[in-house]
Amino acid sequence: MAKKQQEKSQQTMQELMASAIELFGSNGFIQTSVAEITEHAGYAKGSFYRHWNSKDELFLIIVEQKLKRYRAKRNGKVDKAKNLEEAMHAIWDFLESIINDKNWSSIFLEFTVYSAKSETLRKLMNKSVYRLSNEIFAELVHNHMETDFPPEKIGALNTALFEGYLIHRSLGTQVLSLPDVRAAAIALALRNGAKQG
Amino acid sequence: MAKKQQEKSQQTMQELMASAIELFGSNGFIQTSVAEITEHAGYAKGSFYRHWNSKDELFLIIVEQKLKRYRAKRNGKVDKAKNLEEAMHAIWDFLESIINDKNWSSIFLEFTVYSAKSETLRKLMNKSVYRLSNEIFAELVHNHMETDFPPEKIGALNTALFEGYLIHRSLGTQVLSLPDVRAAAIALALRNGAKQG
DNA sequence: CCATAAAAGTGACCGGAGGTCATTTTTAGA
DNA sequence: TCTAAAAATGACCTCCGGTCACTTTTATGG
Repeated sequence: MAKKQQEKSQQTMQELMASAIELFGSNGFIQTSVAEITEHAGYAKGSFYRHWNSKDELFLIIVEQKLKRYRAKRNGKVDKAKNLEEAMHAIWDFLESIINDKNWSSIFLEFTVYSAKSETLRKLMNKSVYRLSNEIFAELVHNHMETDFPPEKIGALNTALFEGYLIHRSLGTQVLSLPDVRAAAIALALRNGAKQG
Repeated sequence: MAKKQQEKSQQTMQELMASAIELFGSNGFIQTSVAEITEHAGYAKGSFYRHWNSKDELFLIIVEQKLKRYRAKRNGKVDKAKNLEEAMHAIWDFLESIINDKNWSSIFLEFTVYSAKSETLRKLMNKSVYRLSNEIFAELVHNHMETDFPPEKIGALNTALFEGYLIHRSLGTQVLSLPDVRAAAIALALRNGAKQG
């Protein structure tokens, strides 16, 4: 039993992370304090910092983990697409699954905007493990491109429309529905990436 | 000279507001503290709260004022538009003028997302004096509509694309240029609001 | 089985935030 | 010059993220 202490530490870490996911999920990133996270898990505040260097760091780990899971569900579906429109629908199924994960989409939005104020955080947030990636998007659709419009621009426009819709949603504005935005995004992608016919 | 004290109070208020606009403009909403605002204007922290109840309140007043000015410049230009495309271009001239106002567009974005966490603030932010308004947009373009697609949806999609681009921009991502987004937004509007042909 | 060292856990403390309010300073007018 | 009201002050409150000297628990060699 040489590993018992490490196991205990691992379990504490898991408990703290579970507590964090729960509280972030209900109250958001900024509204959730480190003291709340530890208290809710039954530990003292100082314990948090034995496992992560900052609240930001833990949040990034959670983002990475969540994004990985969303993408795992997506994998395969996009490959089966026979044209750009089908690929876009597969991508929007994926985006819709993010929106359906409680209010995490608003929390990602909150953190994304929050991250823009710190240079180091901003750089991190441009990596694909933490964010919708224009490069990954380009990979997913480039087989279906029928024009020389840069596929990563299609991806960036798609992300812009999606995240703009998240703002719309987080303010409680009800003018747009998810199908509205999906239709708009796909139309936009087809306009730039498919031959007119 | 019965008004001298009131005049002094007004001037203090103006000085504090000017200080706030300067500091918000360079450092953003959250990064700028009330103490910094008052110190930079040569007053003590307590003076701030003789004029506004909170940092939020002052910021909303600044937003209202700025939005009013942007719109004043826009007025007339949209009226001269002969079709939906020209109207959209006039609207994007207006949006571009917001983007060209130092880094205020990112600061509006910051505050918009920040406001979503407070119910009262969120309700306020849905008012047209504080935000790009789908109703105002609908008014501006409804004369040029050739379909029965709801004009306020065109407005909301346009705003989503614009604000999504602000996120793109605030993260320093350089995939999209302003003309890219303008072209996409106008294409989207024409697709939904103009007869195909 | 105990002594000890290492690991896990604690919570008082720090600086700085938004906001409050009793107190001081300035001003207007009789 | 005196006084009452208005303007300005800054110590103080609570809470935040983060630190760290300290206590408690645990593993292990003699």
